[in-house]
Amino acid sequence: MATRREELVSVASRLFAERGYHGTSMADLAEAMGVQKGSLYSLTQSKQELLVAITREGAASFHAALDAVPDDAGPLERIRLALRAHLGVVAAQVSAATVFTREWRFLDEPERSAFRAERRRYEERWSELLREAAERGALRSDLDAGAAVLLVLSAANWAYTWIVPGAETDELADRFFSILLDGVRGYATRPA
Amino acid sequence: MATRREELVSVASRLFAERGYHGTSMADLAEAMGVQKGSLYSLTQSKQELLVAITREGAASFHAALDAVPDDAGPLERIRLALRAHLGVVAAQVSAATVFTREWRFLDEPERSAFRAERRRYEERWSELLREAAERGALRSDLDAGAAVLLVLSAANWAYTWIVPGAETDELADRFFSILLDGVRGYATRPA
DNA sequence: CCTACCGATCGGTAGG
DNA sequence: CCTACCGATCGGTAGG
Repeated sequence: MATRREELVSVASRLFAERGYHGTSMADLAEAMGVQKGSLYSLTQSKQELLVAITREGAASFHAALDAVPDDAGPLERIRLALRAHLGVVAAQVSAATVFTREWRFLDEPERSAFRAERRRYEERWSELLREAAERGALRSDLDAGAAVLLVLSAANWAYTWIVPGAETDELADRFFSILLDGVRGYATRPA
Repeated sequence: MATRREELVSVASRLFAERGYHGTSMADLAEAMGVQKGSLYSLTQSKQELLVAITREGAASFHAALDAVPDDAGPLERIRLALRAHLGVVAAQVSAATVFTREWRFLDEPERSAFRAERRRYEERWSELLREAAERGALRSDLDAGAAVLLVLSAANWAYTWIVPGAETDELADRFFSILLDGVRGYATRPA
């Protein structure tokens, strides 16, 4: 049973994702909650505070998903599972993922800078996954690791625009992984 | 020598990209143009009309870039050049590319629907590039073409967030292409 | 959770 | 391109 506060954060998440932070008014949120505008201020200090709450929850979800990837899996397998984990979070919480990826820039300082740092930490974890695979010799030696990270993060960060809410994404994550691993030409799967 | 109208579209492009469409006021645009707010209405009918102009120009730029890819190049080579072309447009016009990719959803109907259709056409051209390559046997036969298109479009559409304005992007485009082609594992470049 | 209200700002217009 | 203004809406508050 969700509290009214949780309902408000959820509704704000949905409307911020649909209409944008600045395109959503407190009156819009009130209407969606079925109350008068002034009544919302017993559930939040401000509209901005809702954005802070949503972006923090988003960051926590993505980090938690990566945390669940087993340390003892192979380096390539860990990348595959991380991709599944990330897309899984997006599918489970499209609105929160959208606000996390697109609306965070409307955070006031100092939260905005703090968010950027947090986001960089998340991307660092992806770099680390690639770096480990490279160190263990699982990647080709002439690989541009920076380009590879950028490519996988592009796939991850663009996902909120096309993922169907609640859809199963593991298979698609595996297909992405397969292409990243062996490419679209795929000499690996053909006799030389 | 740019006209005042062109200056306004350029300024609007920059501010819409930085602050978002709803986060930018006519007063902001006036200040950046060095005039009073009311004076802008001799250069545009409305704020919305500026958004229409920017998104249309963006669409035209991306299509023109694809048009410049030679028909007689090989199917794989055409994909490489298309990637260069797309990233080149983003680098040359980051603001317009940002509005094109992120702010178009604030278009009023019927322009919003028209834009979506236009965008789908652009994505279809990418699908076509991949399809041709597949038909000519340049891609592995077990490839999920849908996933491959989604991956390359993710790289293209996320680019506005990290590309340095005016930077040279051909080399990076080629690195992306190389990873898409042969993967990060790269058995293709190793002896079997 | 409501009513009633605040000053500020919104996009846009009239008349020059 | 300016001044002066319009009604509507903004986020937020007071008092109950």
